[in-house]
Order: sequence, then C-alpha cells, then structure tokens
Amino acid sequence: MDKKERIVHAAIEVFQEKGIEKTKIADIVKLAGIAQGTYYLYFPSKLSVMPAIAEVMVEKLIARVHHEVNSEAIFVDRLKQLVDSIFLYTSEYREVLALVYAGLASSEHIRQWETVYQPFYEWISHFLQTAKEEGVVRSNLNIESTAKILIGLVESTAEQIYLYDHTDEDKAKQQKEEVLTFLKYGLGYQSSAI
Amino acid sequence: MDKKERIVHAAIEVFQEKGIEKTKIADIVKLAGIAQGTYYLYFPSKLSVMPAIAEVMVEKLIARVHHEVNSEAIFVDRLKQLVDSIFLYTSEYREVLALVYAGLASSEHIRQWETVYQPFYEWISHFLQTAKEEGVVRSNLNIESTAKILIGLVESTAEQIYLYDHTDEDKAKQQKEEVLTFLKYGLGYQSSAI
Amino acid sequence: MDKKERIVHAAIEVFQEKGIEKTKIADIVKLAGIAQGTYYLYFPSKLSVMPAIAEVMVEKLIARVHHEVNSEAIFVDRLKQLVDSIFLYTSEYREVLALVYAGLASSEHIRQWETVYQPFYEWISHFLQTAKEEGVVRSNLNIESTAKILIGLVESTAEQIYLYDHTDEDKAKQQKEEVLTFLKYGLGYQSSAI
Amino acid sequence: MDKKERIVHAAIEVFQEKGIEKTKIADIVKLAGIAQGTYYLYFPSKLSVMPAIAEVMVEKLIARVHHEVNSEAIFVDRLKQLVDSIFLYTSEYREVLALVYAGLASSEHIRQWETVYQPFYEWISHFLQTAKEEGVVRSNLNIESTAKILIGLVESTAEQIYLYDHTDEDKAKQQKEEVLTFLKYGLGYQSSAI
DNA sequence: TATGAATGAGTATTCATTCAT
DNA sequence: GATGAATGAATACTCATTCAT
Repeated sequence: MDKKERIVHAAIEVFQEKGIEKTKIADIVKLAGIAQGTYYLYFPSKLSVMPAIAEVMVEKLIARVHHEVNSEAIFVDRLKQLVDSIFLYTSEYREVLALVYAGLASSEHIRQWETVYQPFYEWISHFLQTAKEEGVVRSNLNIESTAKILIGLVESTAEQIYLYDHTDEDKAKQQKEEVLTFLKYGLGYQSSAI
Repeated sequence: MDKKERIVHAAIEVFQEKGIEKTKIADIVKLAGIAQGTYYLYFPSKLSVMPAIAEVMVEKLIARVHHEVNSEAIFVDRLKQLVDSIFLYTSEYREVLALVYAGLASSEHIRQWETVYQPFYEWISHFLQTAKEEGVVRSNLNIESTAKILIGLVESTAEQIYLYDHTDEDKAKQQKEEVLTFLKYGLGYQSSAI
Repeated sequence: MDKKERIVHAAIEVFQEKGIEKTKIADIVKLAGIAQGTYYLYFPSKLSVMPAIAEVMVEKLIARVHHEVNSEAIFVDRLKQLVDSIFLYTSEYREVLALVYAGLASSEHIRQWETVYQPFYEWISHFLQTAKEEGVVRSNLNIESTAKILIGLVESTAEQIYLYDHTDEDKAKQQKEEVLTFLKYGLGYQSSAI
Repeated sequence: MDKKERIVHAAIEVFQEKGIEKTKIADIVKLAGIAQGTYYLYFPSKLSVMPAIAEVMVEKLIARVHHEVNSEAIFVDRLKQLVDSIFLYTSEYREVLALVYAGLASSEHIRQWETVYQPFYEWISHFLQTAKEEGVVRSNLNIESTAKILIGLVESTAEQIYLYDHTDEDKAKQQKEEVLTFLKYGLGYQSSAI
C-alpha cells in the first residue's frame, strides 16, 4: 500500500473514532506511520483528504452491493437485496458517512460528491435498465433520473433510521419494508401480485 | 426581537456567508449588535446554537409549504405544490441547510434533528392521511413511514440537484417531473389517468 | 506602565538577548507578564512591534544627546560631545540597533524609519542652526540636508566600528578623532585654529 | 556558469523579490534549476549564502565605480563621478542591499562584512592617496580612516534617500549636491575656488 | 556529484471561553 | 443581565535539512 493510501485509510479510522474537529493531523500520520510533513506532500490541507475518503467509501458500497445482489435472482428479490445492502452499509458506516458528508459540506469539496458517486449511479442505472428490458418495471421510467431518486430514497430513509433515530429494531424493519413497498410501486413493478 | 432571536438570526446569516469553520463568535455578536460575552448567556458553546437555527429553518419550511399548498385543490395539484415548495426551499437555503446538517452532525446535537423535524413530519402525515381518506392513494399506505419516505425522497433529490450538481435548469426541471411521477406511483395514486 | 508599553520594553529586552529569529512571542509575553493572546490585542504580528521599538530607541538617543551636550559650551566642544554621545549610544545598543534595522528592513515597516527619526533630525537641525547663527560654521550650509549628512556620517562610522569591526580601542579612538576632524572641515568650522 | 554561481544569482533574485523571511530554499533551487539537496552541497545553511551575495554586490559596486570614475579627470570631477556612482548603485540595488545588510545582521555572518568590503576600502584608499599626493586634499588626512568615513557618508545619505525617503527627484539631487560640497570641505579640497 | 522524497521540530496565530466590573 | 478585555490552550502547516539512491 503506498503512502497516499495509507493516509486515507488512517484518516478514515481516526475520523471515525474521534470525529472531525477532534482529529489532529498528528493522529493520522501517527497511525499511517509517516512523518507530519509527509501528509502535506499528498494532501494540501486537513479536509482535502475527504474526497479520497469518499471515494473509498463508495468503492466499499459498490463492492457490498455487487456482492449481495444476486444477478441470477428475480427482480423483486434483487430489489430487496439492494435495499438491504444499502441499509446494512449505512448502519455499519454511519459515523464515517456523517463525517464525510459534514467534511465535504464544510469545505470547498462538496461539488466533488457527484463525481465520486458516479460509479454507483452507473451501477444502479444498469440495474434499472436490465429490469426495464425484462419488462418488470414501468416502461416510462427515465433510467438516469430514477437511479438518483432510488439512491436518494433508500439512503435518506436509512440515514433517518440509523443516524438520527432512536428507533428500535422492529420499527426499523417495518420502515425498511415500507420503503421496499414504496419502491415497487414507484418503479411500477409488474407482476401477477405485488 | 429579543437578544436570543437576534443571535440566532445573526448566526444564520454569518454561517451562511462564511461556513462553519470560518465563522467566529466575534462575527455573530458583531452582527447581532451585542457583546462577546452576552452570547454565552444564551448559548453555552459555539455549536449549541445549531438546534435553534434548525428550528427556525423548519419553521420557515413549514410556513412555505403551508402557504404554497392550496388545501382546496385536488390531490395531484397539492402534491405538485408540495414538491415545488420543497424544491424551491432547498434551492433557496442550500448553504444553511448544508451547514445545519454539518453543524449538527459534527456535534453532539445530531439526535435532536428528528425532534426538530417532528412538526414537518406531522404536517406531511396529515397531508397523506387526508389523501388516504379521500381514497386517492393506496389503502395499504403506512402514514408515518411514508411521511418520512416522502420527505427523504424529495429533499434528497433536491439536494442532489442544488447542492452538488452543476445541472442546468432543464435537467433540474426534468428531474423534478420524474420525482413527481415516481411519487404518484409510489403513493399508488388512483385516478382515471395519471 | 500600560500593557502596550510593557510589551515594547519586554520585546526590546528579549530581542536584544536572543536575536530576531530565535525570539518567540512566548518569551516576550512571559517577560511582560501577560497572556499570549494579549500581545495580539496590541500588535498584529511579531514584527509589527518593531516601529514601536524604534521609537523608544530614538527617544533614548535624543535623551542621551540632550543630556550629554552642554548647550553652554563652545561649538567645538558641543560637537565633540555630540559625536561622543552617538558613538557611545551606538556601542551600547549595537545589538538592538542591528535588529531594529534588520527587523524594519525585513518587514513592510521600513518606510516608517524616517518618521521615527524625525525628532532627531530636528534636534540636529536646531544644533546646526545655532552654530550657523553664531557664525562658527560656513554660511552656505544647508541645515536640513546637513543634519541628515551629519547623522549618517557619525552613525555609519560608529556602526563600522562597533557592529562590524574587530578594531581595538586605540583604533576606535583614532577613528572617532578622524570623524571629528572631518566634520569640522565639512561644516567649515571657523576659528583661529582648528 | 557553475552551480554555485547559479545558486548565488538565483538567491539574489528571489531574495530581492520576496524578502528574506518569505524566501524558501525551494524557490532558490527552482530558479537555479537544481535539486533541493544540491543547494546544501555548496552552502551549509539558508543564510550562509549571504556573504557570497555580498561579495557579488561589492564586485558590482567596484566595477561600477571603476567604470564611471575617469582616472584622467581632475580630482573634483573624479569625486563627483564617485559620488554619482555610489548613489546610482544604491538606488539600483536598494532592496538587495537592505536584505544583505539584514541577512548578515540577523545571522552570525555580520563580522564578514568588513572583509567583503575590504576591496572597496582599498579602492577608495588608493583614490584618496592619489589626491593627497597631488596635493588637492588636506595633508593631515588619514587615508584609511577617511576611506571608511567617505564610504559611510555617501552610502548612508544615499540609503536615507532611496531606502527610506519618499523624497522627490529635486530634493534627491539637492541632497547629493550638499553631500559633494560637504565632502570637499571635509577632505579639505584645495583649489583657487571651490 | 546530484537528486528529491521524506522528515519532524518548531511556533505564530487564532478564537472559544471566562470573569471582573 | 451585559460587557469586552484578557486569557491560554490548542494545532495546522511550514520549510530547512537530511539521506538513501
């Protein structure tokens, strides 16, 4: 692993543990096993590592989704697997996600967010395209727009549950069910019975 | 306007202009026209003003929705007005929204978010309840869950467009149309023709 | 003594002892008996205290000259007393003088030098004016120009001796004599015998 | 031009442009077109290049004086040419001169100043010796002492004008005239009429 | 000689917070 | 309640110097 990667992974770990404000560059470089100054050879400021972190996080998300969604399964199962993946991922990395969001938002880097998310948008677009071609979703579906909508919908609900809410497991499960149902309707899922 | 209110409104303005990290208490008190120490009579720390800001922001949002959505209109129009309101609001206050989010996230106050949003959840719940009673949305709709889903869906799409995206006006409009369509399907909107 | 004055005097002392580069603000405030941040209430940067130091140094110089030059004495004695004063002063404060010069030069403050020196120029102008009126110096003397020339001449020679040179006492004395002689000729000193 | 020379000339340029504190070794080596480490093969520290710069500056000064002063001319003309040269030189290189002074002063290298200046002292000594032998200056002139005095006098006046002063061209010219007159008197210039 | 990536000691400056008035 | 001068802890960032290649 080269120095840049080591910095990014160390940063993820330390940010996750201490939060943005309380994380010192000193902590990051110590964990990465490099000198203080070396950090600045790769990133010009404390927050400029955020986009790199975001990239790693999206990679993790895609890997997760890729692994969990069985492309052989029928659409309705794949949809469930997708939602489950995103929910699980969000619950697992809630702290890092919150800080990446905050870190990007409080810096000049927020515009990079879409670029970083691009690969995931593409994955979802492909997912929807396949479904459309199979005729299991409504034919008037705009793929690109709906990809963003789907991601926004699932993630925001997952965030509501895992970031802000005190909700118990049962309610979480019910909320997830409801999202799935809403999604099926929203996508115009076609089957003998929903 | 009492001192506390003056602080909150000054804080909104300064945070909006300078961002969280670069905003100093000195800036806020200067704009509020009070002394440095007076701030601490009302808020115990820099970030503790955030929930108060969030409250004001939600108030603004509810007022906006309340004003834009014509309760006499038919459901499909009301839905459009609702989505329009939220989109407009998000575009108008994107900076403050991002900072409130970041400010809450980077502090211990994030859990207060749901509480602050509660009134808006209730407004939407009521909106959906009415629609359900009118029979224009599917009968298996869980009101509370769907309220959160609806808000998450519309807001996240609006954020994607106005916070991160460089998209032109046309694309924004199309994306909004798509959200509306998705919503109608998702809510199981019933009519002779969609 | 108010805080600003305490800072200036502490700065003189610390700068003199440690030199510019090795002096920390921490040293100055410690000696001044104030908090680190308090320094910045009075001076915006480390070097911005230099003009204030320069002012104090010129005050000292004028006081010295004022005290050493006996206005009752005959011109040739007054001239000797003046040169002696400047030489003594330069030898005594050589470190501070060098650092003030360096400090002003390496900052944006160098233009303030003339302003700070103004009172001394005036003192010397008055000194020459009196001599001219007494008819003991040449009548074509331009007072203002010669005041500057006189100061430059004496100071630069003193600096050569005390700042740079390794010269022994004898040579220093001889050099001073030579300056005095040069000055008498330069001023066109009129007497039965020089 | 070998690497050492390239460093010295690059250093002069960068120091002149940025000042001492703001100049980084990185800037110097970049302009010199060499690697960071190479600098330290020729100079052991940042400030240790200063004497080399000073040497170059004195070489320039001597070359200038040598070129401007016509050894065939009569003394009073040669004196004028000398003063003109020094004034011109000072005005041209004021920034570098200030920084060399400051750079030497703020380091341990200040004692080298006299050594560096030695060739110029010798040039002036020779100039005065010739005049003395020609009988155009007073016979009680101490050559070595007066050489230093002359240089100090002319340079300090030139510095006053070009480094610190905001004086207009007319005043500068007048001041120069006055220096010349003062010098003639000080040197005891002998002629039918001054 | 030459390189330039890596080092890490060093500190000026900031600013949230306090408290005597 | 209100003030604002004073505090001092806290740290991002710099850059002269080194050294393995």
